[in-house]
Parts: sequence; structure tokens; C-alpha cells
Amino acid sequence: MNVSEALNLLKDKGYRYTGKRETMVRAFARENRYMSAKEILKLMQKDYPQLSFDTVYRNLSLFEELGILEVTEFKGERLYSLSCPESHHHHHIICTVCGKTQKLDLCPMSSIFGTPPGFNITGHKFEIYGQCEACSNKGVPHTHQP
Amino acid sequence: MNVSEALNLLKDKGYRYTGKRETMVRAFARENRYMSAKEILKLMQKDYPQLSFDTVYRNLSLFEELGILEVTEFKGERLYSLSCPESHHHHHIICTVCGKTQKLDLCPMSSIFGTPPGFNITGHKFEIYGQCEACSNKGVPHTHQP
DNA sequence: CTCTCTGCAAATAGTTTGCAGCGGC
DNA sequence: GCCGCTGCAAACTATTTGCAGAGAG
Repeated sequence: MNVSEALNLLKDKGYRYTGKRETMVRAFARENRYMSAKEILKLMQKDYPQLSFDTVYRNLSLFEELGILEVTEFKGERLYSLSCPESHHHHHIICTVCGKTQKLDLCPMSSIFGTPPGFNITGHKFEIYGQCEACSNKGVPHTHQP
Repeated sequence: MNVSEALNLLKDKGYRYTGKRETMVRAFARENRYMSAKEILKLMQKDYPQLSFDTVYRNLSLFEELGILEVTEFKGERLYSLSCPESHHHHHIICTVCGKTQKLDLCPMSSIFGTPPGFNITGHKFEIYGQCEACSNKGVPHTHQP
């Protein structure tokens, strides 16, 4: 998903196109990583010093609903990143320090066998965690430990 | 992990062996599923009506630290279950209604390739979600949606 | 001009912590 | 009797919601 796709999606669904929403989507596109509400608020406050958590949370929820953002959870905190443009199903390797992601084409569901009969599968999660090269070098402590 | 192993582990590490802790471990052993703090509190209050959330939370943290319990997160809530007795690495299929789990012997990490050079992998998560047969039949709404 | 978006303030849910007394060993 | 365990109350973190005014179309 890129910035204009995301903003068109908003318009198409009858939502307003605001500077804050554009800034938010652009920030996610530029950062290309998972971020918490706190992180995105901090980035956006460079443009909108008065911006509140409320708006951030409301827009995060909206964007998730529209499929503009993807979510994952570490230690009771929700982290968001721009949905991948690829239409085919895939997973991520995630830096637990900075939230940076890399796509993994492999999906373990393809080789699943022996699931209980009658069990109705509705979803799955496969994520690899660690420190990206840059963060390993910095020796920064993990902020997003799984 | 079974009840006596868990309780011996407590003793060995210098922690006290209390009725509440035993009841808690036994409840997890009996239920054999992921439970939230609220659920385990409710179960334990049959034996200890005065039991507080504080104690539940403190013991959940302690048991997690000792490897007696395993944790997973859905929708900003932590769910715990007794650690599996098997020493070899595996994953779970989890009912999002009742938290019941089933072991999956497959680990997708064995077929991983193309991870970024310099990326220091520290962990991974693979879970399959859905409704177990019993919960499908009941038509109960999901309480632990991923 | 209408209806959505936003900030403010307050509420909520899950969890953690300081303290003083109870309770294992 | 020492030191860990527990309940109480309060604090804390992440998140949600009601309301009234600002702003997009």
C-alpha cells in the first residue's frame, strides 16, 4: 500500500482527507517499520505540535479497519505498519529494537498437516524476531521484546 | 510440565510452597488451555474467595519467569497456559473461544532461508487460531480474537 | 451548511507497586 | 524469627469514549 492508494481508499469510503491523516500515512510510508502510538505521535508532532493521542488512536483504528495498516502485539502494546503492497500472502521478520520489517515469502501454513478434525481455522501468525544489523551495531536495548 | 515438577521447581528456587500456588498450577493442569488473569482468578476463587488479582498477577509473572507457564497475547490481553512437558521445540493451534491448545510438531524455522545477513534472530512465534469442534458447535462468539 | 474530525477531559481495562500484616519453613 | 507471600489501596500504561468546537467538502 502506498500513500496515494491509502488516501484514495479513505475518500472512497467517505472519510475526510485531512492533513493529519496524510502526514500519518506518509510517516508510516517513510519509516517502513512497526511503530507504537507513542512513536507515531512523536513523529507527527513535528508537523502538529498540538496533536493528541486521541486522534492518533482513532486514526490507527480506522486505518487498521480499512486495511491500510497491519498490527502486531508485543508486551501488551500494539504496533502498526503500512500494509504490504503485495497481494499474495506472506510474513515478516521484525527488528525488536526499531520495528523494521522484512518480508518472508514462506508461509508455514502450506505445509501444515494433522490439524484436529472439526477445528475451524480462522487465522495464524508467524513472525521472526531479532535485531537488525543497524540495531545490533548500536547495541541498543530492545524496546519491543516479544 | 506437570503439577509436582512445577511445585518442586518453586521449592528448588527458594520460593514458598503455598496452597494458592498449588491450586493455581493444578487449575492450569486441569484446564489444559490458555487462560487470562481474570479466568484463573475466577477458578481459584472457588477455593479462595478472598483471592486478589494482585496475587494472581504476581504468581503468573513468577511462573512465567520459572518456565512453568507459557504466554501468548491477543487483543492486549496476556493468556497463560502450563508449559508443555515435551523438551523439543514445537508450536500450538489455539481455540480463540476457550483457549484450548493442541501441539503442532512442525516448526517453520527449519525451512527458513533468506533472512537478512547481519540480522540477529532471537525468537519467533507461530500460532494457528480458530474454533475447536466443541466451540464451533456451541456457536459461542470469540472472546480471544487474534 | 452539513457532517466528520479533533482536542479536551474523563473513563476504562489490564497490570504493577508500596506498604503492613500474615504465614511457610 | 526471618523472609517471602498476600491483600489493600493506589498508581500506571495503553486505550476508548462523550462532548463541543474546528474544519473538510
